[in-house]
Amino acid sequence: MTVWDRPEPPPPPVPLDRERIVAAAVALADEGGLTAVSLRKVAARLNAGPMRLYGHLSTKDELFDLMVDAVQAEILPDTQPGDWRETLRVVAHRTRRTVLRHEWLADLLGGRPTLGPNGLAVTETQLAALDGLADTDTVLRAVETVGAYVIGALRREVANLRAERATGLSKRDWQRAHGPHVTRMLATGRFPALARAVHDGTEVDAETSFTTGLDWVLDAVATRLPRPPA
Amino acid sequence: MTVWDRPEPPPPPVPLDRERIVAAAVALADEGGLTAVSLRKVAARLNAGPMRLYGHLSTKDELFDLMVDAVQAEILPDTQPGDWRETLRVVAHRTRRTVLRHEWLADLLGGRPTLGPNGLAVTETQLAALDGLADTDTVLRAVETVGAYVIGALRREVANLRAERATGLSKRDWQRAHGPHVTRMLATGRFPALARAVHDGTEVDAETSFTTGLDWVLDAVATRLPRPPA
DNA sequence: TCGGGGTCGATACAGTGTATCGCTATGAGA
DNA sequence: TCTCATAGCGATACACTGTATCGACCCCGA
Repeated sequence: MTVWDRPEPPPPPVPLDRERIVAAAVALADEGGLTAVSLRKVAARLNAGPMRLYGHLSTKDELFDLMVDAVQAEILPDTQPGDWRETLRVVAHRTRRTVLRHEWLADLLGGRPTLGPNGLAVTETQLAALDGLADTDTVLRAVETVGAYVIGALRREVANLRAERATGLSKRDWQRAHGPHVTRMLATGRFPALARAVHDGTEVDAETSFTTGLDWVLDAVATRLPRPPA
Repeated sequence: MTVWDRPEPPPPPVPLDRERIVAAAVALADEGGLTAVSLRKVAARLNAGPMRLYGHLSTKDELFDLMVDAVQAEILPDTQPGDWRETLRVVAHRTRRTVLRHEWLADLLGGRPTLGPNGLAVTETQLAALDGLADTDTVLRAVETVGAYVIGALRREVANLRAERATGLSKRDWQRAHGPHVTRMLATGRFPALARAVHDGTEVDAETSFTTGLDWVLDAVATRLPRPPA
């Protein structure tokens, strides 16, 4: 073997730490979705063999947890907003922006308890905003309810986004979009209310839809706060 | 080779159809979760090779869609309940029971648009219940909002259920349950409202929590219906 | 300089979804 | 009834997954 056919020396291995691993995983997921995240590919990005990761993680699910917590940092508001309602609204909208930036987050949100530092910080922000406005149990219920709505709404939004993308830029044409299947279904007459809704419904953009539902839920919360802020 | 060591003849292959395939997949998922569903195992249950399934499915995701639609049949109420509120409540509770019977459903719900016959039937039921009580857009918004809450709440409920199961029957001891990690976090003093909430909060069972939040959301919907039923 | 201990990561394994394509079994034509 | 073409089925193969194992290497103490 001469110098000429000696293979390129491998790049010097990067010293690993959780932060770097998670950053690489997030980058991969942003580019190709959750399924593009494999321990081999993450390790390859760091010029390492797969097993090196196991010094810092014990399982792939743990990596997912760390990824979720990492991007949850983007949810925390930079400045404390005004009243409780504004706080919950801002957190919800920042959650939405984060999910749209990292679509894979929709697949993970709500799938496991979020106990990382950033996840706890988000919860802390919400609880602090409602602190003193009602008894602890009501406050907890409020945060849970709003959180449930946000997760469900964002999952649906991303699901629709992907479906539209997959069937080729189809916006409101539900029917044509998802192939003749749905059209045929609606034509059977077994779903009259649904058919009418599809026919009469206005096309509303996802953000408005999200905001409207959120306001409804926030109204519901407001009703349960016995001590409105002065 | 003699007759004695001739291997057992394979059982006669079952004639396949979608229904049988989906039933086998659902059974596997009920027993071992979504990860226990592999095309090979599903096929094995039907005494078939893996590729036989591809005559009836084109991809594994399609199988998941069919599984979701299959169990959604359990959500449809047997008898039409009274007013719109009762209808939405019943559908929500039946959804919850279905998710608890098939925990894997929590992983799939909201992940893709539900366009199967049963999924459409569920939507139809909800829309029909609200038909005429408000303009189409408001009705759609109402169904979406309630649906988002239900999906989010059930995902969290199942996530907590699994976490409790994994850390060994730990109920409300969040802190001890998830190891010293959360305890340490709370002890840092960075999450005062959260610490207080964990300390003061009453233990409420999941069903009550679900029902309470649901009632809040239904109240919010009621506010937007201009024409209350006579 | 030698020996021992501890860690790191290459190799190996059991399993995945699915593309490919040789075989078989059927049906038509003579 | 015999022959041949064809169409579809499913065994085999492939690329890839997460992770257990364990041999090799390196560093430190003697």
